[in-house]
Amino acid sequence: MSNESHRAVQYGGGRDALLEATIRVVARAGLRKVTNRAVAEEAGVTHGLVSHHFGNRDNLIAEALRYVLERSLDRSTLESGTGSVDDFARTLVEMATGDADGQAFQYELILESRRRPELRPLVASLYDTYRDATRRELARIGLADVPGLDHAVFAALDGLVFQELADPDPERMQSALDALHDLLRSATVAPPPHVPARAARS
Amino acid sequence: MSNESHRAVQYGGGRDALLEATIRVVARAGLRKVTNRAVAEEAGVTHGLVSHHFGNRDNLIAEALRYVLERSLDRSTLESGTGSVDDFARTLVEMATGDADGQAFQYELILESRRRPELRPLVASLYDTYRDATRRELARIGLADVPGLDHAVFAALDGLVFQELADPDPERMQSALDALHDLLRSATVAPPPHVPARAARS
DNA sequence: GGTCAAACTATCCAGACGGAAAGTTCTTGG
DNA sequence: CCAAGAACTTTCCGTCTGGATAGTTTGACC
Repeated sequence: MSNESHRAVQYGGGRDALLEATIRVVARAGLRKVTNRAVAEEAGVTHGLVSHHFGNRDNLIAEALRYVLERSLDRSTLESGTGSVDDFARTLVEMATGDADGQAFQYELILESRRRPELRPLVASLYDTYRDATRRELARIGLADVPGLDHAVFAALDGLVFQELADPDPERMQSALDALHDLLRSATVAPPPHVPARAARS
Repeated sequence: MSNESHRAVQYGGGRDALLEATIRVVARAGLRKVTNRAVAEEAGVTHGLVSHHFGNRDNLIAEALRYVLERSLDRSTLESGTGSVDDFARTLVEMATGDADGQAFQYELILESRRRPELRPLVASLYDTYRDATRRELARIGLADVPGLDHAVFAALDGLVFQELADPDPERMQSALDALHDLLRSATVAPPPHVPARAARS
């Protein structure tokens, strides 16, 4: 149609536009500002489309989280694949600084999952994605079998990303990553004392 | 007055009641549910009292964060003081599991500070409290001078507390703390390679 | 060109909201 | 006992909300 160039959203693209708009509104203004009208305006449609596609506001938010999960599985953003702790740390920094909205959205929804059980499987899946990537990187640097290490390292990275969102300080983040890197390097040459004998031999 | 036993809040105690109610409502239902009426009901007063004491909703929330900070400075909950990594980890676990509402409230407000600059000094102060406590514990176990280590360790603890709130799994938390403990013990006997020569000598 | 279903818009309404202002109650001090 | 100020309640109102429903537009298919 000749007025197509005036339309903010291509016909039939309203649903995805609403999901992407939801992510931006959450990141920018928090869950409180996620109203049917605010999201519709951000998406360039009218607020009736929310009811049409999602039924209600809660479903919209849950679908937006699912949408983010699908996109993150496609991208494997956490994993550099080179076996280098430096590269791993660098992809992390890039993730935190390059997609602050996406990260902020995830943290808001993680907290929201405490009060909305239907979000918990999605949050668990999100965390599994990150923990699996952490495990694979640890395996590449020779630390596959240390119990709990994957959880400790992922928690450190998660904590750094969260703090960088809240109170950005790239130097602090870099020095923390350097220290973590050094701890892990120490651990590859002198494994922690309670590694099982079998693992120590191999 | 003979009807005093019927009053939920002692006369003159409305302000503190509203602040404590705000913390509970944030933790339980998120910032979206923090309305003048919801908080007043939780506090056992009427919603006009919010305007009277705080002027507006934003001030109420900021004052609630300040209130939490004052209470946490009084309690130094993160620090065991024994120099034992085990004790440090244990006080952390207790903090995360024993005051889930307080922790949840802090994380919600940390994210909110991204969009409300007036909260940032309060959040920075909160983080300083935690980082100082982490630094002192690291000093007690002989790791005072490793650059960035305090940030890495605090981030790991912060990440663990956050994940425990969102998706409680005490075994995972314990194994992560054990692994972190082992990494730090390794570091006390074989300091990381890039420690400055001066520090290595001393 | 017509039909039909999908996608979307416009309208409506009951209820909740923030906060201001007037009024009431309680406590303290003289 | 009274006055005054602090603390609190009640009332009001414009605005915003969620979501339902009727109506319109678009695109695919025959």
